Amino acid sequence: MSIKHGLLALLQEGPKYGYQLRGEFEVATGATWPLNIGQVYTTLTRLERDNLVRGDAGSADKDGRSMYEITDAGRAELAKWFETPVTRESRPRDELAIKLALALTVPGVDVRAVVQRQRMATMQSLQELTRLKRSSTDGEISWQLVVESMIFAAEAEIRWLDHCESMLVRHRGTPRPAVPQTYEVPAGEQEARS
Amino acid sequence: MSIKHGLLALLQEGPKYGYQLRGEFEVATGATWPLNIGQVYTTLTRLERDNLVRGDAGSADKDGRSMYEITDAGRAELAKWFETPVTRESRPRDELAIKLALALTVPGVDVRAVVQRQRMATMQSLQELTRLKRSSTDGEISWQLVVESMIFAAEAEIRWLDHCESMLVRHRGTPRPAVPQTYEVPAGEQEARS
DNA sequence: CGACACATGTAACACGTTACATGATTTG
DNA sequence: CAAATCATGTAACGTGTTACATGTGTCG
Repeated sequence: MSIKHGLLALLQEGPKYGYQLRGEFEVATGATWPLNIGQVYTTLTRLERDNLVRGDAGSADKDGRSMYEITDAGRAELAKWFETPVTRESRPRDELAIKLALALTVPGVDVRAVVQRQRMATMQSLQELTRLKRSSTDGEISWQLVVESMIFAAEAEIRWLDHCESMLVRHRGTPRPAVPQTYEVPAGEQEARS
Repeated sequence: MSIKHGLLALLQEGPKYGYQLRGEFEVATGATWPLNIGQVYTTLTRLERDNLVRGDAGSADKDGRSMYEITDAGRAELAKWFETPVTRESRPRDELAIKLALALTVPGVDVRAVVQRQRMATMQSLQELTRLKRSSTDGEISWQLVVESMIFAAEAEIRWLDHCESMLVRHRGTPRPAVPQTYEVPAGEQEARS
């Protein structure tokens, strides 16, 4: 849904061709998620199939590049996209949350180690993001906001991981099915638990 | 990748059948993302195709339910999952960030309105999440941590939206650079409404 | 010339998701 | 009995993603 609408948005400025779309998309979003050129074409094909864009309507430009043009239906779809907020439900499942939840649920997983490895990794990418942000004072504003959205998310994730750890400490030995904790399970110690 | 590994994790406790997996998955993650039963079976089929689980190896249980069992390869894959942190790159594109970036990039979009609508929606889901968290003091701990991960994320999102708005104010009036060079811009077609 | 970037596409796959078909069992 | 729930699956679709085929143009 992101790329699809992103391309639509760019096409609202006027007809464009494949590589141009990739270029402008990456300028806008900061190449943070590099966009494979092949995907631009597959997405354009699907948009055309759904009548949201028209390919080669006025035919190719003078250099023979195929131009794509947004349709009225496309404009409507795009307007709807901008009008409708992104909801929790529309988001993909958070893999990290699931991983932690299941690490807590099934026996034989060193949850502390998972949390700590993750915190390490997240802190490192936070550092890289900060460096990235710093190295771009003048650049496009949209660029910068995208990086900052990741920074905010990474910070929140670290806070959450800390919170998880403190919950873990509080939880040690309290209820539930005695996960053999702290270190590697000695082989063959997994009691069947019911 | 989340569901796939989630099911693998549950299967490490021992052979289970479809509905059982859905139930335990939702107990662990809090039914925050309801898991369609059909998806359990499609995922199991694909896991079996990849030799990560074995279906009906010891054949069905006494009540005729088909049991699935994790294989050694599955256990290895699962261990790898728990060992490897979730990286920024492995995450899906953030639709909200893209939306904002493109709202800033293309003309004719009321960015302030987009931000404000989103803040409103996020605040509301934050409220619901808080209520949800409160109404579950005793429940499974993993349950609660998942809800809290969403709360942390929502809070970060609101902070980011505020940040965006203040950036907008600071940026207002600054002419947009950008816009391509390679191609002749078709006579002003972009209507500001939409 | 040969390497490389530009340019357009197609094929195929992974994952998530839903809708449907089918039957057994439970329960009001 | 009828409806609901449990239970297992299949088919098909949407989006994202990569690998490949193919050709043009440019430049050292």
